[in-house]
Amino acid sequence: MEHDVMRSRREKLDKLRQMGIDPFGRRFERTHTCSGAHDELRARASDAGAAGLGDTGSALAGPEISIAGRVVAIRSHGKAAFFDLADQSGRIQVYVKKGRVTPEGWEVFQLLDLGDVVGVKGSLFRTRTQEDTVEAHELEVLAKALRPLPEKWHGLRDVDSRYRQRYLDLIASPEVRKVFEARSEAVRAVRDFLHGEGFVEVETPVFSPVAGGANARPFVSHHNALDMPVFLRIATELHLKRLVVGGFEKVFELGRVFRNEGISTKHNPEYTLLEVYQAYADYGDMMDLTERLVSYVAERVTGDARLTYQGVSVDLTPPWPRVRMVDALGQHAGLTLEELGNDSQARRIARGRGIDVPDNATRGMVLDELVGEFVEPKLVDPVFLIDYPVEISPLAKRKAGEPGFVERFEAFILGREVANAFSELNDPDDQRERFLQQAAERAKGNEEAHAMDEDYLAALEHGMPPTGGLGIGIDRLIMLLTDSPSIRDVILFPLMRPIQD
RNA sequence: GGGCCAUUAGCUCAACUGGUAGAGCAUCCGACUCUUAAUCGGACGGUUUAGGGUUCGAGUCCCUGAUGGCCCA
Repeated sequence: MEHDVMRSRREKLDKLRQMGIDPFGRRFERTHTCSGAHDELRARASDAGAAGLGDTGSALAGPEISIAGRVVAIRSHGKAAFFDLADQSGRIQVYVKKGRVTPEGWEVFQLLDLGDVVGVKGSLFRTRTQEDTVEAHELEVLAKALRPLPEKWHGLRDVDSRYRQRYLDLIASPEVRKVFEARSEAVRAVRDFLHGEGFVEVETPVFSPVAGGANARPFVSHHNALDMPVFLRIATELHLKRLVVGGFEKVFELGRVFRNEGISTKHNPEYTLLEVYQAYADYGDMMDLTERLVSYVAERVTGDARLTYQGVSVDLTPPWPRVRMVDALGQHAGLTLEELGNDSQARRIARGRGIDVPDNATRGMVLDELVGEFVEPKLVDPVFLIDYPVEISPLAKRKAGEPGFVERFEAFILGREVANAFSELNDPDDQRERFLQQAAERAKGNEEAHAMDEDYLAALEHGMPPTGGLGIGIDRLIMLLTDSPSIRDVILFPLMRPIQD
């Protein structure tokens, strides 16, 4: 049983303590990382030149080095042994030989288990088989592992355990860390890009009395001292636009948002949303910004503005085509706006094509459904679908001369929405009407309809400059950049149900 | 929320139409002073996800629950 493994490790822990050794050590000064040690050895070898590498390394002699890391493999040979040490930079082999290491170090080695974190001081050499190696002269335990590592060859395969015990996933599969390093680089690239464009990064509240800025159900909590319900934000939009009213002309937030909805390969209840607002701009400016931002980030992360996801390659180099969503529907489904006619006729056409739409769906809602079904999956190369129905865009500015539509776009890559943006609605009276329409929606049972927000309306009544706004789901973008099939592969600790019996 | 699938030793996986639950790695003991998935000899390790049912007999068939995956909403 598991207990056997753990018991034996506990026994070794006790033995170490009996020897006066603390199995959970303290600060350890490293002169090299594992890959740094490889570099050092390579440098010494080239210095040694023709002096020869054939012997066990006298030509490579140099100052002692110290390294530290986790023991990931042990090959014991009686009075000598090799083990592999892994740190963040990579791995290197350590040679322990009785008589060459301190007596205490030899004892410590006898009590060593896979998974222990150790510090090693010793000299660099190459083995007969030319393997870079550190010959240990001193060996100390920095952290004894009381639980076993996952299987060394197959690693941790069980998806459930990988998400629940991400640390084991990271130990067993170094390429997992690569994904999250890429994520870090992507986020950094986003910031660099926007700072370079003169945007200011801000932080707005996670808790608020009203959750707005998107159509989604919020999480609800309660503040004890104020004795009031609070909602976790579903977007940062309304606070950021308040800042535009206040005079921030170029702002952005990389914020965690929370949506109380189902979990899938594309949905996690909390995720990172980038929102960008630029005063005196419109959705056309946001398209320019989007294509430059996304291609810049891709290039920073992957070294290439081209992208291969699950075997399909696309080129993100700007400019991306801009297609009216109704034209795209005509192109991919052979349907024109005129054919959709009024609300009821539109519903009939949708149902005739196998799309289930609610009885109170308007033509605009049906249009969005049809585009989602027949158009979006076909949008492989980057493209902007522009000019969306007003009913599904309560925060966007109406398009001049086209009453049912707003200046909004969504950007698609490989059939996935990667950006959503519009010219922001800055007419407070129109905004109030939109909210009232949403309230009516909500009254009909649509729990995702936008909430009324009087405080936001008051801000708009003070005058918000015409503004372009943009939202990009960072997690989904990272999925594309890291070729990850599930959003859970780019979230370190995705939400899981606790295990219970 | 619905459908399908999965869950077997610490880990990775076997076990044909119902017939004594196995292997590799890990662990423990022994051998071994240049190995690298080290090797060799031996040992330990199981409430087969949980509970119930059918049966002479259930990892296998049926029902219910748990957790996860995929597809759909």
